[in-house]
Amino acid sequence: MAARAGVSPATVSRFLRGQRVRSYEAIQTAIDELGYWPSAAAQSLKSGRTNTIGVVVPDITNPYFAAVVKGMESVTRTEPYRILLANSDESSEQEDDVLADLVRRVDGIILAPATEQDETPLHVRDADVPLVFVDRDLAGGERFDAVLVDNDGGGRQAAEHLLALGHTRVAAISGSLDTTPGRLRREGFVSTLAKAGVEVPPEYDLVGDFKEHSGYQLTLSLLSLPEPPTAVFAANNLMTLGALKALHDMRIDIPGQISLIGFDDLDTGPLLRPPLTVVDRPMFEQGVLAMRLLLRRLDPDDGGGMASRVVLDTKLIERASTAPPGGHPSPARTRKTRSR
Amino acid sequence: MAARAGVSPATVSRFLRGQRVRSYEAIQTAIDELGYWPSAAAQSLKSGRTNTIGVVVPDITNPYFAAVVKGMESVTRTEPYRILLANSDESSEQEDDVLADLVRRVDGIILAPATEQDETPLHVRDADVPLVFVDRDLAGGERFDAVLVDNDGGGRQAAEHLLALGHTRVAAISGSLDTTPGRLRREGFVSTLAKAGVEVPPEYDLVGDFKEHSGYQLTLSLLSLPEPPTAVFAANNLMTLGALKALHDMRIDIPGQISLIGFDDLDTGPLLRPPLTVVDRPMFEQGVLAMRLLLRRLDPDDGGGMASRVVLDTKLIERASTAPPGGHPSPARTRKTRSR
DNA sequence: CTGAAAGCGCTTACAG
DNA sequence: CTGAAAGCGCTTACAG
Repeated sequence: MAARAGVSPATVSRFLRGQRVRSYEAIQTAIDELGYWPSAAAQSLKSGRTNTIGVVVPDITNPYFAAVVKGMESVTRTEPYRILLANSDESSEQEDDVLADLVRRVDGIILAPATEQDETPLHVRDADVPLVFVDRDLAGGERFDAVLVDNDGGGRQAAEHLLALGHTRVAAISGSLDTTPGRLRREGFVSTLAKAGVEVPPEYDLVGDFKEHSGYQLTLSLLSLPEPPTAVFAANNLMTLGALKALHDMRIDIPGQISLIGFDDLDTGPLLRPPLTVVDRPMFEQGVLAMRLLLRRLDPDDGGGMASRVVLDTKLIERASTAPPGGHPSPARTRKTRSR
Repeated sequence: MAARAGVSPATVSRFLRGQRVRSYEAIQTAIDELGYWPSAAAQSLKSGRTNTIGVVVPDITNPYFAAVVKGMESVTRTEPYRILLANSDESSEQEDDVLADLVRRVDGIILAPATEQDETPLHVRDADVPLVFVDRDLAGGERFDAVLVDNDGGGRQAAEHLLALGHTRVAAISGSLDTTPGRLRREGFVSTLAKAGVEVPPEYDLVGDFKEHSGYQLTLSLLSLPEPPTAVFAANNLMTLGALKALHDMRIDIPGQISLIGFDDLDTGPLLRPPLTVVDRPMFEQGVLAMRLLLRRLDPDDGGGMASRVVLDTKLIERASTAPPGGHPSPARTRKTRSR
């Protein structure tokens, strides 16, 4: 390339970074003719930066994580950074594998850990790779930046809503209790009920894995009880869909026989049979905030200050899938939908 | 690192690639103590390979593309490759920008082009970066590998379904006609109707951009006509959701007043009000096939043979959102749902 | 089996 | 303003 333009590589390099150069015409011509692009690998080797951010989420087909990733990308779009994306599929092993590889390739990592107990992510920083948690925290992760939501408060909102409707036979189908959201949503829900004198018996207190299938299965097992609950709280969007499918399949009237409340809104939430009552939270915005925190850490001027721990609020969206127990099913159309 | 173990870098390198080495104990110890990982940048510079695949889709929050990307990742998981993900947001400019950057960073690219007319992707191969199209083709892209679906056939299936139900006032809300799927779905639909003697007048033949908002707006404009259609074909999942929302908002009975048929199934498809009749197609599988094609191109043993052009079939899934025109609205529960 | 050396393609402090 | 040179951290053919 330099030869083609009749100059030294140093001069080409200077031209590319916008310095004034005598032979800029010859260089530009050579660039155009050769379709020349500087090698990212060589630049990385020299600079020690890859301009790449690793993002590891449990499942990109979960609309929540898709929105979070899109939020991240909206930030990197105007920056020189690109996103290296990986799924952990809710598995610590896959997460560890992919982190080991990413650490060599990226300037920083945003992670939604598969479990709270995994130690591996804590070692990522040993490799001098800044780490930000999104959606989920890690036991011992307080030293790291994180963007979370008030899962405990969200569980409380769900419980208060069901209590206000008069439910006393209330079930929870939780995500893995090894995860921050799985544990805290359940705790917020169960403890709020307990304070109101409503106990959740073991057979109503079921634990799954945040996947649709477990929402489906756990709901079926609730329905097979001699005395099924009158209301069900599902721990995330996919489990809620699974629960909804199970209720449909078993021809259960919602909310006539059973009320259903979910965590995380869905694009289709208002269009479902019935429209879903959910605890909603920011998605796109969480991604934006997490990426901003990380880029700040990558800024050479960053003082390396204390970890930023952002906790966002949840919000109840009442639709038609919840109603007083045994109450007459209220047709969706006549019920006032509160929506954003 | 090499110094720490008291050997040369060459020996460390040999150890890492599994060759027999005398001082393997000292090396392993040094690796463990230092948390040493070989630099990906240096390896890339040396080998000329990045072990990274660039994936550019219009919108990762579209469940179709999320599933396609997950399919791709299921292939790379067992390979040394990682995925660099970018959204074009249906914009050629953003696509061009990101491609220019990716070309320097990746070994190959899988692209769902924002328009058929863009020339830029054709130049990607000038940089010796293999390119595979997924979901959408490019004018002049025949020389490239591609994994597509039979969009024309899908449009035909939709038309035949509505014809069989007896519809004659039929509307299409299409995606951008600058894209393969936008153009071909409309053509297959309109031409099949025409052969049966059903013309789609201009006011029923509307064009949007594959986003939910355009589905919403175009459906509203159909409803404002003096004589609205009795059936609507929406060009993708997001436009179908937009159409559904518009019909709900205007209190239109589906399928009593208007039948709605979409392209692309949704996870929530069977749970919607009413359950949606759609033209379905493989999603995950498309991603798998596209990634396999690309990895084959990257195989040094690949003969560089002809372009592989894979075209997958679509399949009609009849649910409750379509019925004969003016027919009595059939309650979802009593209608037999044909599902996968 | 092992080390010295060259080279991948950049960038930048140093001389000119 | 410009070039020669060094160096980023690997890998590999070459000698030993």
